[in-house]
Amino acid sequence: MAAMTQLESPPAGAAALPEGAEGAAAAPPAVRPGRRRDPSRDADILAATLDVLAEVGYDGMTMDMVAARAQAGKATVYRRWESKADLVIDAVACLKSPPPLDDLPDTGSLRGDLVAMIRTPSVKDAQRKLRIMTGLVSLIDREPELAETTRRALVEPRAAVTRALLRRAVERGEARPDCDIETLASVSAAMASYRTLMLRKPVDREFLLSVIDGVIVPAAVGAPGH
Amino acid sequence: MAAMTQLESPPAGAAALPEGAEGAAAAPPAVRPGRRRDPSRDADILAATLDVLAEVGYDGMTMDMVAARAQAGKATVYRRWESKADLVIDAVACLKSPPPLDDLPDTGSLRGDLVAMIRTPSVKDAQRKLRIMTGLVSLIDREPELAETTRRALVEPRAAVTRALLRRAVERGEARPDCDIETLASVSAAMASYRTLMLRKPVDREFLLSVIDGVIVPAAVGAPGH
Amino acid sequence: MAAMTQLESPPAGAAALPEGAEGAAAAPPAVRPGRRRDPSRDADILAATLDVLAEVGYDGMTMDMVAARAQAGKATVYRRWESKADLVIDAVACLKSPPPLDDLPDTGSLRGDLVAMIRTPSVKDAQRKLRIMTGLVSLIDREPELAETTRRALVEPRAAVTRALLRRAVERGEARPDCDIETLASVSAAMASYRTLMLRKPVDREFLLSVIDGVIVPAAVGAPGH
Amino acid sequence: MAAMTQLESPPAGAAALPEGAEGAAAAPPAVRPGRRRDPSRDADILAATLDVLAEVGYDGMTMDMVAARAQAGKATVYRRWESKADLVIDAVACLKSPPPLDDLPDTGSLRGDLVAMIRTPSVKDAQRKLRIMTGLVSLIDREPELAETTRRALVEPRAAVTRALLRRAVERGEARPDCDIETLASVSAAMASYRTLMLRKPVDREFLLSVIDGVIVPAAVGAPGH
DNA sequence: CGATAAACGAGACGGTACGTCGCGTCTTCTG
DNA sequence: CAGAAGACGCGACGTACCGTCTCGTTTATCG
Repeated sequence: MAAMTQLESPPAGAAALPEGAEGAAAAPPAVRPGRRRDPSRDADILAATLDVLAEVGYDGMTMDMVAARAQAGKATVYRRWESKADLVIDAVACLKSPPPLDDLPDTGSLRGDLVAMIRTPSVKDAQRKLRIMTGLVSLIDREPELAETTRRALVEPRAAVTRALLRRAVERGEARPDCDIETLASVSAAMASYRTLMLRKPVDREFLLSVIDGVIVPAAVGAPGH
Repeated sequence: MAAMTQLESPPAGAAALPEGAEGAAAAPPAVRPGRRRDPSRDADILAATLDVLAEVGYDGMTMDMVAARAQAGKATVYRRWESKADLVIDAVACLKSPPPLDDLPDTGSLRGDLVAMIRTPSVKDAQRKLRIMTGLVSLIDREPELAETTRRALVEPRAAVTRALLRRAVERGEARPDCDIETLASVSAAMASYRTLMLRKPVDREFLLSVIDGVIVPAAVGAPGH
Repeated sequence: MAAMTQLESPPAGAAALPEGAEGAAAAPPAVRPGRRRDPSRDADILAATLDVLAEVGYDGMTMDMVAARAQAGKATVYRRWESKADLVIDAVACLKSPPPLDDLPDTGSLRGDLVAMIRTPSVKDAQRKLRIMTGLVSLIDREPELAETTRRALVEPRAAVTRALLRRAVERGEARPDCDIETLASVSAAMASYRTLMLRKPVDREFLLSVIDGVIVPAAVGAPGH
Repeated sequence: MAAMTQLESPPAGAAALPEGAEGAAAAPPAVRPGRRRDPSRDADILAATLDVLAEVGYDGMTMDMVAARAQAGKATVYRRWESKADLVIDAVACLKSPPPLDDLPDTGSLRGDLVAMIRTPSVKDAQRKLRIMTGLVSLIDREPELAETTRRALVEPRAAVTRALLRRAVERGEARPDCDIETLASVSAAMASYRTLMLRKPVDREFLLSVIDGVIVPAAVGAPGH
């Protein structure tokens, strides 16, 4: 729940109506009458969704469960999201980890930079996220949008950082100038998701170090990572 | 459908479970009276399962759909598999590509060996498999067994080959003696599944080459792959 | 709508209940601050209620429909009536036909008197009322109060007149002195409602004449009505 | 429940499909494959419906309640009846009282015949029926079919008997030859339903006697009933 | 060769979640 | 404050799917 407080304006969600032509020049900014949607309900519902998701997984999760836990009516949920899948997609988008610091501390070596990227969140939090993500894999097939959302929210930020670090290493003369930055940048994410889904093992520091030292650094630099 | 002909005796599946009392030394060979199970139904049902799976994905697939397409009754299906998940797991196990040739042609270089591993099945067949695999991801969370099955059937064989090739390259003096064979061997599978699930792009020859040339070979050999 | 013009101050309805504290002798005449209730809304809402009721029946009728048709907010409706049932009860009470003339023209015979009671409103109006009344039957079970209201508003006045006419006929020597005035007075209402609800036929002049001539007059007088 | 045992073949219900053209001369009697509908479920569900209806009325009744009490799934209910209304209509049709004996005992007088018609079922049973009927009035408006069903099942049989008795009285010379048999035959039903719905009083022996002695007999015979 | 018993196609059954809709309340903004 | 607009909590509706069961039929083995 606490993890939710940071999202004041959650992903637009299903709010985007297919209204089509906005119409005459009249009064687009004319304040719409009626009670406004309570934005706090969005956050409550999303938080409840993540809670339930972490507890029973996607298939075990019931819309009534979510509504009940959020102290909301089902109609309130469905007013915001068209379906269970939509709701979960948005909820996951809220898991967005705080973006990797843009001020990348230059440790002087590619390995040092990459290791510095490894954040060790609270174990409990990490397990929760993992539980959610695996429980949510069910959806990736049905909702292509989810793959995109997840990628953008969870994967791309870190990949972007890796790309930057690799570029810096090349400029620094540490990495080979012809190294395939694009491919290498996605190795971490690929290995992590593979480990999570197929191997069902935690993506811990040790594992990430073995990816850095066994794959990325040697591939980029041409020498063992350690 | 044609892909099915090879499996005359599909994985035993859950059919063995509900036997009940089997023990009494009395008459195991005593042929039970009554009609015998028609073995051809297994193959038909599995084929129908794969077809439906490829068309509508795991969650869109209905047991009635499968039964209808296989011209079978639901009881006939449930007599052989305990649940939808069980059925799908077995069906997927039938996708097992013929194991990578054990006689690994030694091309003289790690890159050559790895490239030789790339088989190019018909595009249509590959897309079908891809569709099935993504549609099946829904299950990985619910059925840990499936992850294991899939890994063993589809992933491990190729990983084992890669391991062997890497070892050979080390012995040959081409690859660094300290290279992390274990981790590198799983890179292909990880990158492929990531591309399939998250990026929803085909795992084509070009992509596999970029993994070989951009990651594995440079990481192992310490020099660009090409 | 036109039928509505006569009711400027409709039955107080349940509006009196939710007032809360009213008591304190302090300042009953002290004009409360704030905007005064717009009395014209009452009539509009009641009219809309009858319209909708006539079109779709009680169960088909929605509070939103009523509010929308009356160009009113739901709160405005609920500020005046506690519930859908309350609203409908009041609306129906407005259908009250002007009470049968108290100056009963003495035609000289029971039959003449009874026939004189038959008013023939416009056919369209009668059908509308009929539609409303049947649509309102849904409520009789849930709201015992409604039965009473309806009886008092629509039935009793005519029954009272019939009673009076019967008494006059007895005094006049036309009717048997021992005739069961009480029971006979309710025959008309019973036959009319039965015809409306169960037979779904209009209560037209012909039907009323057959009740007068086939039942009431012969039962009271001991001779055929005509 | 016990009241249900007599109905082996309940009203056809929703079983009547709109199949249209039956098709080629082929095999109309060809046995339809698949499990047959369990007829006992019909009876169980109808009985449960009447029970619930008697306890909480039409609006209080829930399809889940009915299904649960009948130990049935909702699908089983909806396979047989299209809607809650349909179900209730059929259930009510099962209340059909055992048809008035066709061998009408000729008591020698119209009054005697009519009084002999009054059956006094167990008080509890009568109250149950009354509760059901009033709870069901909600439907008469929405489902014109219900009015017809009710009339045929509950009203018409008795009316037919009354008609016959009146005819006999005319033949016997007891009743006036020009009495309006048709109208008089519906007086009982009309008075009873009016008393039930509007007056909410029980249709007991005393009441029925007052109808016979105060209305029917005097109207038909031209003399007080007693 | 007839009896027996299991497997089969078809589909009804009990259960449970889904997504919709209505009621009566609450909240926002305007007069 | 009243009024229009509409979001909210609640709960019933009718649908769809799962996994089981029951039909009547077909197919094998046994007596």
